[in-house]
Amino acid sequence: MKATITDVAKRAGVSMKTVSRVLNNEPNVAEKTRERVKAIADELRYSPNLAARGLATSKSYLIALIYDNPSPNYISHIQRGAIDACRDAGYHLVVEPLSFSGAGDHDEAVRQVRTVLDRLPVDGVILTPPLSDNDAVLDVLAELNIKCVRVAPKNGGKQPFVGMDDETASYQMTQHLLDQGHQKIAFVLGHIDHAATSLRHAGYLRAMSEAGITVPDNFIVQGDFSFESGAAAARKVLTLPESERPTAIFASNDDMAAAVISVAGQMGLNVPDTLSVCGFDDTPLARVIWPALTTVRQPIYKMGHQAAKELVRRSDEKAEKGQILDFEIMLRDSVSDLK
Amino acid sequence: MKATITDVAKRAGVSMKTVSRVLNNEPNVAEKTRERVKAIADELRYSPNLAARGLATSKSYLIALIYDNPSPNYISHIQRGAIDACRDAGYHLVVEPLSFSGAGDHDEAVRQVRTVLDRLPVDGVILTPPLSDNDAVLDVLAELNIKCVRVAPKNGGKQPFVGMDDETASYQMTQHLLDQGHQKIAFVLGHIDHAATSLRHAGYLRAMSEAGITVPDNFIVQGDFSFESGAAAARKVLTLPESERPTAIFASNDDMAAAVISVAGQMGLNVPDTLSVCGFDDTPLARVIWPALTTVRQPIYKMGHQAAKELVRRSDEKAEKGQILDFEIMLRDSVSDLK
DNA sequence: TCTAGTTATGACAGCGCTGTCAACAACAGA
DNA sequence: TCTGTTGTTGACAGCGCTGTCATAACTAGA
Repeated sequence: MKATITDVAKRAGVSMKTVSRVLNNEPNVAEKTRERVKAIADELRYSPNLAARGLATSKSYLIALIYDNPSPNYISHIQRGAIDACRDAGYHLVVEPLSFSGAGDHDEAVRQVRTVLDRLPVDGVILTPPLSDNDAVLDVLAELNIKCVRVAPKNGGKQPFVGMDDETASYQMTQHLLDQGHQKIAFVLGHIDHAATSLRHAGYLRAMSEAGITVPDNFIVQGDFSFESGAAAARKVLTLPESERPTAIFASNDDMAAAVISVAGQMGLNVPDTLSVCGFDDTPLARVIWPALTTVRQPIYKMGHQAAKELVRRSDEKAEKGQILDFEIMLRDSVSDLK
Repeated sequence: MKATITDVAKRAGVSMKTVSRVLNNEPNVAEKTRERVKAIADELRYSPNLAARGLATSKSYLIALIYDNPSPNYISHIQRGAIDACRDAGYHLVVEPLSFSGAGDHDEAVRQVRTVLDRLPVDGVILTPPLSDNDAVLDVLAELNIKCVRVAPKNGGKQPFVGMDDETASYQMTQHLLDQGHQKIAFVLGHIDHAATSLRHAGYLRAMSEAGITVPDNFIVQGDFSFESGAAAARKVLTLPESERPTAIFASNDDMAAAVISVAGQMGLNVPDTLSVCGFDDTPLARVIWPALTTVRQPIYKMGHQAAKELVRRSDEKAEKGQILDFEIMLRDSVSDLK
């Protein structure tokens, strides 16, 4: 049978409470006692019953990752980072995707978040985009008094967050294209609900404007982060008369960039010789398509890790208000040097 | 403050126990009482405290998904299916990847599984390949008396499982290639630790042998499911003298198939005109590369769903011993008709 | 009407742990 | 020696729920 705290206490000849103190690293236990108890706990392979502990402390040692973002790659990296951080602190991660509610349906999102949290009293919540900018959900969390960390939110707010500087990343990537001699650079926008969309757009515009280039309207095409939307955008831009056609297309994420490459292939345009393409995210896809995609590596794992770390932080450690993590420009084969 | 069972009981003028009976759908409650209690519970937005309930019943209402398979796509579909099944039954899913232990390191796997389950007394465990064939881990689970469902295991065993018929799928895909007039079909093997690897291999061989074709040794190349291994395999096969070169390559998964297409592209071989390629899994990748990949769609979501469903099954519902789910051959653009 | 059998309900203990608070030991300084 | 202070320990209640078992309220049949 599984050992309880009583077993350890008896064996060590102390009270349950003393054992409890040792296990929770509380002060005021004689060093000798502490060691003896520890040794016996190990020997008995004792580990506390989370339910009992939870009942007594009204903590659950559970963190929830709540999302409605369908990108498995993004989620799985966040998740992995979060789990690793949880594990270090004796926490566990429960994963709670919201069932599809037409994007932007705030009421439905709130209802679902409520249901989940009513049932499972987690100690903290990680919110990924676009949920991290859903004020209604944030209000519910505040009301239920549940700590939360937002991943890549649009704006600060009171809660802690982790993110990266999308604007600068996009700026630098555009700059790279300019450095290679490209001037006619089209841009495929992401999903309007995502904070990153406008930031990436802004970075691109800033680089172009600093280079003194006026971007024609038809060089900026709406997408929604999906492969299909990228393909549609590519068709729109690549069917322009040859003289007006861009020499490079910067897509707001890798899926759309892959679509651009695919469409270019179908149209007989060689990438990167005739058309350069770059993306954003550095999904596994980026290395797997041909030519391999020049893109921005987001610190997704690290965002998940830091988010969870903040949530499981013991109160004596210092809080992080907001963290901007580093990105990296991954130079691969999909961009040619025009010079 | 959050309502407790006592609040509901007082309000309804009954004992806690009666409320408890209603909430757990136990018999022997007058219909009138049952309805009144239900109404009041709703009104108070009451939901039971999982920790307390867990302490009293020694159940946790938690299911763990344990894996050491690094394929995010596979896991995310399993996960999604499992979560949906859990939610229907008031359960939650906690995700527990094993930290990298050189493949096949059974001791380390056992140690980690033990640690996880000592801390978190889950009610059931879902095991994905290759963990689903790790006898040492299965023994631990049996010893701890934790129910488990294995996903796509190699062989039956005593535990319930969900899976698909990899051999037949591979057979049918090979058959398709043969139907298109291909004779020189090479095959890229998967990771040796995975049960699917030998099954897919077997299906391929069966189709070839039934077609009366002798497969030359150098047409069967070892891979490990990774893109890189697929690329290496492709290089090996495609650098054969032209007369000995295959007209089609069947890779054991999509990543390796994508690698084959990529290498072919680099070598100036047109897919599908000069070389046909097909994969296995139908990852998102398959639709996103160009040409779109002909592949086998695995019922991954459904496997996760059924696995969890079996674990959260109330004891009065009938048990499923083992389930073989349907696959689907996805015909796309990477295979050409030679006739 | 009474009895036996059945259904409905509640009192209470206890799941394994931690918070509170009181008790006790050790030791310093007066 | 006594008092005060600090450090160490344990007794006990109680977190919110369910299992057990006793009891109360019915029902049907004689």
